[in-house]
Amino acid sequence: MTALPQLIESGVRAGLQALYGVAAGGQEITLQSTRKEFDGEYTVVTFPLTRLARKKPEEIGADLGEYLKREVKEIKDFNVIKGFLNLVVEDAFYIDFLLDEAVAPDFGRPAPNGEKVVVEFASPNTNKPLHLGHVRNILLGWATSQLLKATGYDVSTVQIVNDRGIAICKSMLAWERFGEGTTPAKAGVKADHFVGEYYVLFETRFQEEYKAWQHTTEAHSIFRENNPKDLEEKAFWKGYKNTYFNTHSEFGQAAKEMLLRWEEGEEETVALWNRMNGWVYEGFDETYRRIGVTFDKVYYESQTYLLGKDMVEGGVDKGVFYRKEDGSVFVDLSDAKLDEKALLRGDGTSLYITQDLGTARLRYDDFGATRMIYTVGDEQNYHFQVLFEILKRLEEPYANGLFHLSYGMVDLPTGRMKSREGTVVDADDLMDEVVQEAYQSSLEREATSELSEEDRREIIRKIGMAALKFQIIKVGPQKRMVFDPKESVDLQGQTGPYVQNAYVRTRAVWRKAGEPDLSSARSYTGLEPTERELISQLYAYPTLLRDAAASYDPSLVAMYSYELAKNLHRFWHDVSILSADTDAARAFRLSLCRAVGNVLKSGMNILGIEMPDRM
RNA sequence: GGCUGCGUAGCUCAACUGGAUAGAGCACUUGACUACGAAUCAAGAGGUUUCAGGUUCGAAUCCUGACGCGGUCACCA
Repeated sequence: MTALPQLIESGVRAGLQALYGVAAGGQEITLQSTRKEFDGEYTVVTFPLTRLARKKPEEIGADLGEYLKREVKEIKDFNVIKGFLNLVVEDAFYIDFLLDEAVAPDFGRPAPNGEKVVVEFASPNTNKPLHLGHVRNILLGWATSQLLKATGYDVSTVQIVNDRGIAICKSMLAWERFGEGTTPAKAGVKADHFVGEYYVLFETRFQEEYKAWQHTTEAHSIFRENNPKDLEEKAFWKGYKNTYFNTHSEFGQAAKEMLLRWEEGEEETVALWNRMNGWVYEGFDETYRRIGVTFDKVYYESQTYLLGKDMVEGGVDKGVFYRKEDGSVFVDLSDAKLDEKALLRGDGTSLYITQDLGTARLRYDDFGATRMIYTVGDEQNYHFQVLFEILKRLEEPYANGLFHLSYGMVDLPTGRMKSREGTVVDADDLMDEVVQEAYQSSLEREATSELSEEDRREIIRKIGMAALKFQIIKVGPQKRMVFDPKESVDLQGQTGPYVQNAYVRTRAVWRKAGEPDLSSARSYTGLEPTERELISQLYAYPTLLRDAAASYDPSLVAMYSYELAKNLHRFWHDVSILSADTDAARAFRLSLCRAVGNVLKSGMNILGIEMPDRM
C-alpha cells in the first residue's frame, strides 16, 4: 500500500500536468496535515503553485481538488480556503488501515536494519550521588536508545564512569580520617550517598581550615601583595581558593599525595579506592534499576585514560597533527573555525580529548558501531565539535555517524542548582517524592481499592515515575528547562499519568467486553470526527517515529503520545463503545481502542514509561 | 571581548523546519459523574512571539542591528 502523502503528491503532480500542462519540481508541492479547525486530514498549499499555473490560489485549489477527488480513490472530498486545499480521506481507506495494520501489536516498528549504534549516557563521577541533572541525561539517553531500537537499529547502551582524579581522593581521605571504619551497611545509608557524605565532609573541613588560615599573618600579607584588582577580602579569598588548596592546605596536600599514591598503584590506596568506588556503584546500580535503565557495557576512565596516544602519533605521521618543539602535539582546526587544540602535553601525557579519541575507537572495536551518540550537556558543545572534527580528519570509519546529543541544564525556579548552597536535587529523593505524591493522589480514588496492597504499590510506582519522566522528557533536548520539585510533579493535564489513564481506559473497555466478535467491524460506516482524528494519528505514527529518530528527539514521541491520549479521552466522552448503536460500530470501536492502546504503550515504552492496566 | 545558543500567555512548554485566526497544560472563572473509570470532558479569560529594520504572496521561524539571559574560550575533566 502506497502511503497517503506520496499518493497525494503524485496526484498533485499529475493534476498540474493534466490541468495546466506544467511539470512541478519537488519544491513547489508543500503538503502538511490539516489544522484542527478545518475539515480534512491533508492540506496542499497552493500559493507556491501560482507561478507555475498562472492562476489564483483559490482557482488552483478548486481545480486540483476536483481532479484529486475524481482520480485518487483514497480522497473522498475537499474544500478550499484561500490558498489551502484541504483533502478528506475516504472512510474505507482508514477503516481498512485500522483493521489490517494498526491493530497489529508490532505496528509502527520496522524490521531491523542491521545498523549498529552505541548510545552513551549517564556517565557520572564517583564522588557524589546522582542528581536531577543526571536524571535528565539518563532519561534522554535511554529514550533515544529505545527510539533508535524501535526504528530498526541494533542499539547498545554504554556509560563511561569517571572513577579517577582528585575528587574521589577527597572522599577517600575524609573517610580514612573521620570514618572510623564504618560502612554504608553499618551506617544504614545508601552506599553512594554514604560516599557523597564524606566528600561533603572533606569540603567542610577544608573550608574550616581555609577560614582559620585567612587570619594568619601569612594570609594577611598575601592579601596585601597579590590583590592588584583591589578586591574585597571575601571576593579575593573566593578566587584564591584553588591556589590555597594547591600550595598551603594540609588537606589539599594530603589529597594530592593520595592521588599520587593511587597513580603509582600503591596497594593500600588502590584497595581503598576499590572499596569506595564499589560502594558508589552499588548505589548507582540501585538508582539505575529504579529509573529502569540498563547498560550493555560500562567503561571506566581508570582503564581508558591512557588510550588515544597511538592515534595521536598516527595523526602526526599522517600530517594531520603537528608536534611543537617541546614535544607537545597540537591540531590546527582554524580552517573549521575551531582554533588550535592540544592533544598531548609536552611530557607526552594525555589529555581529556586524547582519551575521548581512544574510547571512540575502542567502542568501534567493541561493537562495530557506525553511529555513536554522546548524551552530554551543552556546556561541552565545543569539545564535541573538536572531537568529531579530529576523528573526521583521522578518517575513522565511524566518523560520519557521530552525534553529540546535547541538552540544556535543568534549573530550579530559584535558579541553577548549587552544591555549595545545598540546592542540588537528589535523584533518589526525587523519585521518593513523586511516588509519594502519586500515593496521596491514589488514596482519593476507588479504582484500585480491591487490589492487593502489593499490586497497588506497583501501580502507584508506575504512576509516579511516569509523571517524573514525562515531565522531563516532553521538553525538547536543546532547551534549558525549569523543574519545580516542590510542586513535585503534576498528575493532571499534559502529563504521564494522563497518557496512562487513556491507556487504562482502552484496557478497561476490553476487560468488560470479554471476547467480542469483531467480524462486523469492516462494515462500519460514517466515521465520527473523533474516530477520524484517532485513525489519522495512528496513521502518522510510523512517520513520527522515523522523524523523531532522525533528529534524536524523544520529546516528539512524548508530544505525540499526549495528543493521541487526548483524542482518546475525547472519543471516550463523545461516543458509546460497548453500547454502540450497531454491532459494526461496537466492533470497530473496540478495534480502535485496541490499536490506540497498543500505540500508546509502544510510544511510552520508548520513553521508559510503564503502563498499568488499571489505576 | 571572540565564538556560540536562547528570548513565545502570569508560570511550564508547543508550533510538522517559511504557511491559515501563534497552540497545549498549570493556575484562575464556569458547567458536566445513578452512563464503558471524572487522574476525564466542555466552555471562558489570558499574546504587539524582547525591540527596530529588511527579504516575499506569507516571518515566531530567514538576514542585519540593538537589548537581555546562558554556555564556552587550559599542555583541567
